[in-house]
Amino acid sequence: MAQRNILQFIILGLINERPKTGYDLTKDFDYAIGEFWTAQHSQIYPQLKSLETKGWLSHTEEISGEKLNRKRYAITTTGQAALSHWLSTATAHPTNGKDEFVLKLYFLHDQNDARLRPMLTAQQADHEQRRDHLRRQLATKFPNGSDPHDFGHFLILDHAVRREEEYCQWLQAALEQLPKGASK
Amino acid sequence: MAQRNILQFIILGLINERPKTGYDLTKDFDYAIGEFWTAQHSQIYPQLKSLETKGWLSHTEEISGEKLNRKRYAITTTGQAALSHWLSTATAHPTNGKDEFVLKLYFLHDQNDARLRPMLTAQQADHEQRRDHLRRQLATKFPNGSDPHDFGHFLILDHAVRREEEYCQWLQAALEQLPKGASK
DNA sequence: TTAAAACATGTAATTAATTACATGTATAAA
DNA sequence: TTTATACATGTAATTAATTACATGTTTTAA
Repeated sequence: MAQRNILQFIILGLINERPKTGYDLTKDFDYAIGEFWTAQHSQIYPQLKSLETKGWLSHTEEISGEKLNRKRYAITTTGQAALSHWLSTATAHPTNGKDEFVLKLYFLHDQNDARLRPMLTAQQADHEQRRDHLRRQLATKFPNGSDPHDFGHFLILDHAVRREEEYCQWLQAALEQLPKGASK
Repeated sequence: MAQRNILQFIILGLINERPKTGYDLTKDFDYAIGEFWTAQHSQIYPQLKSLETKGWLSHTEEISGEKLNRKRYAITTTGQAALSHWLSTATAHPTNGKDEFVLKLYFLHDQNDARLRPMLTAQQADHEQRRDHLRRQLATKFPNGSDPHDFGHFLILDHAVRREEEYCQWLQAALEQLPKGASK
């Protein structure tokens, strides 16, 4: 097995909140969730079918407007049991964490390499923008700090902000260690 | 294309340091590099072949002991050009960052959920151990702070330490926000 | 009214990555 | 001396994930 099909449980968890369409799920991955897991609709629709075959989901058809047919999936009791089991299973340390930029830096062994500064400043702009965006999201969604009834959402956003803050601080520290003068 | 075959450039970068065998490369991914990219030998050996076909690598055979044949790959000038081009190409924001644990937390919407505390403390133990291990590595490898001739290595380790520190701080903050008493 | 954007759902082709299969040799410690 | 560990290199099977292909409807704003 190349992995344990975590996506199915994420879909289960998202539908457990309330019945959803494939399109709804696709949007969920563009949102808070997307900071820690992504999936395209081409992965989602087949997965929904397979989850229904397993009996973990069931769907009802809705018509919107004249003819647009939409499938809304709901979790079954067996599905809830499967979700609950996944949630209470020990989670391995994240193995992923692939970051192309960090690898590029690694190969620039020399502190005097002329490419170092522009690379770092470009990434800094990107990550600072991301950080500010996430901060605004957190402040908008949770103006009074954590919400006891949407704690998971708060945690995920808080973590995303902290992660970007760390990234920015690290880039800043790296830039400060660069030799002052020109990069020969 | 499912991705841009970043692995080939990482292998190129690693071999650019000095000629290496497939086994050497496999070990590299267990080390500092492994915090930000992983690859198994089953991915590495085919990639070495394909890089040689491209003319970016060439190998010489070595005999160790009686008959053990080992292939040591070296980078060619075209390979160095390709590596250099990759290094100076703008890097997209990391899209990955998949973390199963964070998703599990997300689905535990309620701050009073009994599963929250044991999950967080288990992860805390894991990440604190990892953090301490990385701190020791950094202190051993770079006892006087950053080394100007191995700056990339310093940066990657420093980043790994900071990332784990952030993770631990986030987990700690989450635990502190949990209701004091029993989790009904 | 018309055009763009969002809603909506699928499949096909390709690549990336993991796990398992497969087979040895060299060295160091017990 | 024997046994465990590290060294060493591959392939096969499977799964995960991305990109591209494919087609349409509904709603909103210009």
